[in-house]
Amino acid sequence: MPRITEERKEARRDQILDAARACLQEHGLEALSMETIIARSGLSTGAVYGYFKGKDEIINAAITEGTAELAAKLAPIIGNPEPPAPAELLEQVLRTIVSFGRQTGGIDRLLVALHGWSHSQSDPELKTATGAAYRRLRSAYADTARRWQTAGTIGSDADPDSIAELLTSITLGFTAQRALTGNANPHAHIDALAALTRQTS
Amino acid sequence: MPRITEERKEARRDQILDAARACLQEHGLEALSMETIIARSGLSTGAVYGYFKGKDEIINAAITEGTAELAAKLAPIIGNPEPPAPAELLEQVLRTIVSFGRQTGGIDRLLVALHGWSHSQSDPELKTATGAAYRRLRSAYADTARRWQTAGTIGSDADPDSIAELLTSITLGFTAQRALTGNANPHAHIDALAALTRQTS
Amino acid sequence: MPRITEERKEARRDQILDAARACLQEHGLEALSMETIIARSGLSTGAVYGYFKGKDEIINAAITEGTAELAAKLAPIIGNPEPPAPAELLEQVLRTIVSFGRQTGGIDRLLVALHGWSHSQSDPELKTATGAAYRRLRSAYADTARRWQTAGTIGSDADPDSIAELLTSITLGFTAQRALTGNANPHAHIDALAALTRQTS
Amino acid sequence: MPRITEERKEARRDQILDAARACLQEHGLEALSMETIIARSGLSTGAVYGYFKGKDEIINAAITEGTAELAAKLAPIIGNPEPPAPAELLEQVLRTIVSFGRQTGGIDRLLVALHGWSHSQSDPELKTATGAAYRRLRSAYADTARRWQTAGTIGSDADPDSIAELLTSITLGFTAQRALTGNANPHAHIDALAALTRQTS
DNA sequence: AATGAATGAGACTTCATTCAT
DNA sequence: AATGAATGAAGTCTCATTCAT
Repeated sequence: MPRITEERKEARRDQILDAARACLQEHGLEALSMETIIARSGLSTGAVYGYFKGKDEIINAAITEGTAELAAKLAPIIGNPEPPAPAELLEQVLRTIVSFGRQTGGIDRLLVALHGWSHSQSDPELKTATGAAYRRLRSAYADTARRWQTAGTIGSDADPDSIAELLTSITLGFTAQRALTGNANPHAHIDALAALTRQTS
Repeated sequence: MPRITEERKEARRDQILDAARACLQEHGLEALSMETIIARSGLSTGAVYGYFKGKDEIINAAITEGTAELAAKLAPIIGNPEPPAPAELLEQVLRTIVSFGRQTGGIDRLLVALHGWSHSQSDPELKTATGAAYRRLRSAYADTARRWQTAGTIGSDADPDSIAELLTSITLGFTAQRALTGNANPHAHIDALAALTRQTS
Repeated sequence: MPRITEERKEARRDQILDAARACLQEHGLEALSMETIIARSGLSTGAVYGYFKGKDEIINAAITEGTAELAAKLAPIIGNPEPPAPAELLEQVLRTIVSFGRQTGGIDRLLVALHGWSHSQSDPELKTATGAAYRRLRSAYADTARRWQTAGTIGSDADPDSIAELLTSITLGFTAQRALTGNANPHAHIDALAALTRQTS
Repeated sequence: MPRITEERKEARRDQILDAARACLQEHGLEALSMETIIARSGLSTGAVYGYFKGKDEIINAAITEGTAELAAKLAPIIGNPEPPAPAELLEQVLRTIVSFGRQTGGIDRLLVALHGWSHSQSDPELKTATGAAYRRLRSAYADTARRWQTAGTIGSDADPDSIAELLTSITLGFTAQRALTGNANPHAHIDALAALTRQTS
């Protein structure tokens, strides 16, 4: 019989992870300090350590769960059993990414994703988790490519895995470009794809 | 007048930046320490501080100059006054990226790029430099798109800036995908582009 | 009136002190934590604080009561109104010490004694208690020495207090030697005393 | 070519160890803090960590080297190739211990020894070192016992190892008794040994 | 110019104790 | 009475940078 409800525990955990994400965005990986996270979370030092074993666990959870949330948002689109045309589908994906970035308060969760890409290079555990997440994304794209072939949207001689690779690059690259240059427009991407498509005609 | 000295100075600077990049790749932004960089550079503490004002300057230089090197490698391809067909050009770009990644000894300089993406979020100076670099890349792509239009390779109603955006996303996304999932193939990207191109026929 | 409650209270107290002694032996004074003691006692944090005011009180009680128990075991031997010959008496004392050390489960209570010697250096209250306990031991030995003189076992010109000092040193030293070197044999001590005794003959 | 002479390094090391011993005596094992040691050593935090890897290393060195110093003082007495009579030898030993205790400034190094006995219970490395040191002491006593037999001071049927055990107990016990009760007199021990010796006559 | 020992602010984490439930 | 989550002071240690030699 827990003295504290499971719900509240979950809420506190999220409170901490949100604080971590906010600090990550504000200070970056290098200058991220427990002190800041704790202050922002509104909990006491000891309380935070009751929910997480240490800094690494917090950072990894913040990143991993952030990635998982975005993946959950993209799942119904990319996993659609009757996918729309490539351009249409890509537009839905990119728009979802944009709206995900804007989500909560002052935190742009897409920027957190970039920190995750960096951090996962040197944290094996996170690398495994992150790698798996993006491979799942690619795999879902491959399934969709196969559905397009079945529906005759694209030629049957195309390689679904190659198409998945390209779409994954566009998805990740869109995110990076937004973070780095400050602007990247879903519609522009679609238009460009159509323009290149029309090139041979 | 002391010519050799000037050269040696340059060599020392590169020695330090290479050490920084190696450490960045091995330990990540978070655990990057001057001590490690200094040890790896083979110079003394004081010597390193003679070349750079501090840690930030080293990191920023390591990242900025890394980005600049890649940009220099891509310049003749993307800036080609008589660009080949989109697929051909993209293949050249992606292959260049792959070979850049493999470059020196144990260091994969593409991974350093990802750290740069993260670090630039919270370092205004670096953000400016990085943002400018990628906007230049995009701008070069736009010029190429215009050349394609002039040559009739793509329709004249297409928006060169949109095409540049898409190609930038693919370029960045290819890098990210390689770093995160461990594999991303230039040829697959080209094939996929062709397959999507053929979709309407 | 709630008699069982009173008994249970006593049992709980002992439970806590036993846990403290076990932890003391396992982790040492330096790394002894309430958390460990509480976990080992099987009680809740709050419950433990219901029995003792704090950590110091627990440690002091664990040590003091341990010393008292050993003293109680030695009392009939050293306080024997008709003491056997010195060698015989000493043998009884040392054997009692050995058996006391083996006593309960995994805890060697002699080792706890050594921790007490250390801790009492810096805890005035414990120092008083411990000092008094060992002075009582020495005093009992002095009484016995006087009985030996009365009985003619030793010369009447000997100083009972000096004899008590020597016997106290042997008693404490035997304990220390056992703890530190892992072996110290009661019989060896007796034999050696006899051998030195015979030296002048 | 070291920037700092080997001598000065050694001096600084001793400075730290002396500070550690002073703090150990003042606060005890439990409340011993790096902050206190550092403040007392007169060095900066970083400097101390340049000489020792951490707290444990300091404590162990302080204890081990303290024990070694006492052992060095006792060596010529106990290792005397022509040992005086047992009572005489023991008196020399105990007097040496007393004078060792009084040694430097405010620190009674004997009390440090008691902390070492306690600490070695839970630090395997220290336990090995301490155990070896006291076994060496016992072994030296055994050699002396054999010399006494050769010289006819004690009977040839006596067991040298048993005699060594007894003398070790007296040595350690004298130390403990001094620390715990505040007084233990070398001469009293000798007298008592003589008195017990005379008991059979 | 070069060295590398020293500095000390500040990082992460623990843990004795309290107190709302 | 009992519980155990929460508190936050205090502990250990790192590491960017300086400066005497």
